[in-house]
Amino acid sequence: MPEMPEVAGYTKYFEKCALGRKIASARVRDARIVRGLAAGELEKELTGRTFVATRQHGKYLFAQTDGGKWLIEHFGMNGRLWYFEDYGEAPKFDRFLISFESGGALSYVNPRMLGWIGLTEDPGGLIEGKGLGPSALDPLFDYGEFKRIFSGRKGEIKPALMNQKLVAGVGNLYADEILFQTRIHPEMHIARLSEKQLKSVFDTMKEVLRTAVERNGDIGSFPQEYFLPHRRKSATCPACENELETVKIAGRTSYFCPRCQKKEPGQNR
DNA sequence: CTGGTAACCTGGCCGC
DNA sequence: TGCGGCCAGGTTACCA
Repeated sequence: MPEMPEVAGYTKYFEKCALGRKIASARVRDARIVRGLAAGELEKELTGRTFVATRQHGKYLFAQTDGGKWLIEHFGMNGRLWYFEDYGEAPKFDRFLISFESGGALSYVNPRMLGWIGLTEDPGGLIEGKGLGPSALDPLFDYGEFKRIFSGRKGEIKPALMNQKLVAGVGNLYADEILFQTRIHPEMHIARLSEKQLKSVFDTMKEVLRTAVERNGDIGSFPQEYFLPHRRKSATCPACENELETVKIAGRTSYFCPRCQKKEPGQNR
């Protein structure tokens, strides 16, 4: 599930149910999910601590304890958080469980085991080390910087939009939404985009992600003129009713409208 | 530098 | 009901 809007939702969720609460126990249910340190060390580091702050960068969630260190959570393709008070509500695929002294527990759920958790003293250092680009909705991330990152770059627009080293937070689904709204074919080469189109990609990215965050990533509640509610096999374009097509780009399925989204410059509406 | 591919994992769904 | 095959909203090592 998680692209940037979902992780924004998880961050709020984390704050609501974990911030300011003392950790009674932390249990790693599947050691493969932990990266960079032993599962036992992570458990020990968190037990008895209290969460004091959160931070989000792209698809990463960080949560700081009063010990100073930050818990890292990356959700992969299917990860999510689930808070419960009654053990009867414990979720399936619970990989990491934090129980609070005052009752209740927060589960890091991850069916496919893609994604990971860890610990760092410095989220900024981790972001830099991974070479992540600016977080997509960061207010300081403006068009000037976006243009600097994209102009002069070769290759197709869609893989670039999904490249976390350029911009952190956009994944396969939201890239499709952004390119549909800007009427740009996913295989369009960056070098062939006009300045106006590039600006439009940036503005649309911000607008789409803001809208998605507001609606907690719930695609069903998106405006009907949006692409994602229609993004499925044999569906039709919300703008022109043409049947949608798919193409594999960078190993992922891209949905697009062959009539609204053209590959050649000057053919876009 | 850029992109294609496969691999990492596991579950859900479709068709036979 | 069972099984094979395919797909899945991410990342990353490796190759061309």
